[in-house]
Amino acid sequence: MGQGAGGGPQPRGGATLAQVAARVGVSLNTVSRAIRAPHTLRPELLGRIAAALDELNYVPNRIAGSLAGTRSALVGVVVSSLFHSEFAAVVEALQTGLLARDFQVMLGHSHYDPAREAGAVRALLGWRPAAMALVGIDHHRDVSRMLGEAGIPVVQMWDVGGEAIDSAVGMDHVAIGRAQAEHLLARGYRHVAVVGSLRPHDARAHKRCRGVAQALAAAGLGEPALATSAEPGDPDLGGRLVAELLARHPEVDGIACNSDAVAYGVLRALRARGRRVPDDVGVVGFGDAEASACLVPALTSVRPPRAAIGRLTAEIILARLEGAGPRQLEVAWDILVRDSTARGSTVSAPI
Amino acid sequence: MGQGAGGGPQPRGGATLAQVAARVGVSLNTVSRAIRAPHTLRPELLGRIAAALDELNYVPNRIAGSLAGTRSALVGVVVSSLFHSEFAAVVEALQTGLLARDFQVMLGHSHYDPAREAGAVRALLGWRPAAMALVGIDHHRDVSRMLGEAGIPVVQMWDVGGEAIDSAVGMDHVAIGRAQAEHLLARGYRHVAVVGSLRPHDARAHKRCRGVAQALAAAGLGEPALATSAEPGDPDLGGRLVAELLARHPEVDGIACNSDAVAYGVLRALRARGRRVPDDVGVVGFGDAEASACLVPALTSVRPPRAAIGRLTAEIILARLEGAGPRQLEVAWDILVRDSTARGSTVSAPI
DNA sequence: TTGAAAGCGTTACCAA
DNA sequence: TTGGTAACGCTTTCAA
Repeated sequence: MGQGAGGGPQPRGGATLAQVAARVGVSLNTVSRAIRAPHTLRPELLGRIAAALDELNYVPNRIAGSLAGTRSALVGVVVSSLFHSEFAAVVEALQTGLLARDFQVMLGHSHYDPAREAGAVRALLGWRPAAMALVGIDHHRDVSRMLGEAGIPVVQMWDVGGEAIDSAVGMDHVAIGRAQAEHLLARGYRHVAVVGSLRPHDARAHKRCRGVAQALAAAGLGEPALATSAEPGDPDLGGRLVAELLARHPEVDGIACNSDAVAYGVLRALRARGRRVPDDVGVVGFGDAEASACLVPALTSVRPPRAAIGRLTAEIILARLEGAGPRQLEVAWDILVRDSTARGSTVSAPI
Repeated sequence: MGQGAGGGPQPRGGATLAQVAARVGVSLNTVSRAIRAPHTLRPELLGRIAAALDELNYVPNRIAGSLAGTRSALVGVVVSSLFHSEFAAVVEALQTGLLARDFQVMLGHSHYDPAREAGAVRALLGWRPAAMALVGIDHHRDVSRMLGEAGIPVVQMWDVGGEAIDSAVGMDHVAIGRAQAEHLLARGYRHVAVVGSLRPHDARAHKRCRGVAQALAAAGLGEPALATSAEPGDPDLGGRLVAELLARHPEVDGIACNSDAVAYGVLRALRARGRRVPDDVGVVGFGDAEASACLVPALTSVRPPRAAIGRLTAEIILARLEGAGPRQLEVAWDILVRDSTARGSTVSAPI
């Protein structure tokens, strides 16, 4: 039940290498080597040291280790947001890859705001990470400068196509937008609109939007109708935007959404207005969220290879730390076609 | 484009306090005080130091600071999983509260496995955090021992009712399970079952399960039918479990799910089998995920106060660090009633 | 195979 | 109001 009211607990912070050494009767760095290079000790001594380490519950102080060593065992990661879990799977895969080599991930959030991103980068840099990973390829110039000056490997994730600071692993978001529109056109929808959250500095979302426009132009159609907002993309936003959209453009029969969460609200609002999906209107999302296959109708969506991006980022960081050169990778994605764009035919998601 | 192929980048790691001091022509710790206690310097000197700090792009080395200082500016946080985003909002709120006081959050994952949780706690403790927060109230004895010996504030989140190591902020999961069942019974469902992921060491899930049984017993009904699995809770699992459940217990007309993701699959599978929700079967979820209000029928679910739990955890940690005593808080939750349990009447979620 | 000693970049304390 | 100096707990030479 804690240490009673009043004074907070006294950090005791465990045994030190010196205490273990004293206990065994050897020098401090013999113990250090027992941990980092056991084979350089005679087995007998090693055994005694191991016993002492265990008895005293020794936990190496990574802070001291980082300060003394050539580099820290930290990797800084900046994502736009964990909350809407767009990047949770990326971070999880990245962390798994790094943890296997004993690197700890430190997370920062940009909240889709360049100034806050710069703040997060600065804060993370204070911990002298061995490398950094961040979402996006276009950054505030302070961010690029700080990262460049830090002289550590930097991997930009999720997007490609801009000027990479060092390395990059991501998708071509313009191509994704094109594919969303082309899919709708191929299914016979003609009046395509873009609906969703479009924050000023979310370059990926803007690129997807541009991709949609490109595909329409290529098909000899006009500009897409737009219903966007700088608010966070959630179902309620989707509902409000589509209501506004249909008021202005009743002819719209194909909707490319900027996220699945928005698409959920779009489907609900269309249903409430008596517009049938996919017969009257086709809807395609982005992100392939967990619920998308369970909606009615099931939502067609673009599936980003989240785990692969996280895994590759970890690989590049580790390789880079071993002296390999920077890399820029584009990863493939696909469209999961489900009922929300199944006009004419019936595409059923597996039960 | 990085530093060319071959050698990795050379960590340069920014200017040091000593370099800034040399530049200004003052001693190292005058600069240190310029940062931590500006009012103890004469304004003129302060100005010159500020200029040098800025020119050299000085970023304080938190590693060195933590080693030298009385305590580190880190808080370790262990969650079961970020992936299914159950805890993403909790972590986000916690981080926001801590960041305001310049504490950095370090994340670890237990993957619902006591051994991995112990590993995560040990790894985090290596960074000598000023405090720790973790999900759950029942832990591997190694975890309790390590945490106890660390002598730092510890907040256990999400659950209450066990023996807290220090402080706790959570919900009564037995009561939640009871409420799920009571809600179903109140709506006229009589044959209540529990469906979902039930990992051996997910104490919260087991408690909710027990709560359901308690409510049935109190109503003079028998044990709930169970369809559970140790696999992660996702829609596919829900679909498989409900198929199996209905084969064994065709009389079931009320289903309490252990998570909303599982409930999505349950709804889909019921629909595929021609069972109407809510007319034939009532379904209640847990977690109130983003899509739940957009399903057809919209899913009734228990909504945990995620942001409040994160915020309160931050508050307790900060207070504890200032010398306040440990606290154990139970937070309130509620049931969002939607269409999936609206038998007889029509409850509509707002569009 | 082991030990001694010099940092790493701060903070904290005491003296000036 | 400022400066000197000793930690902090480890890693990394270099010497024995």
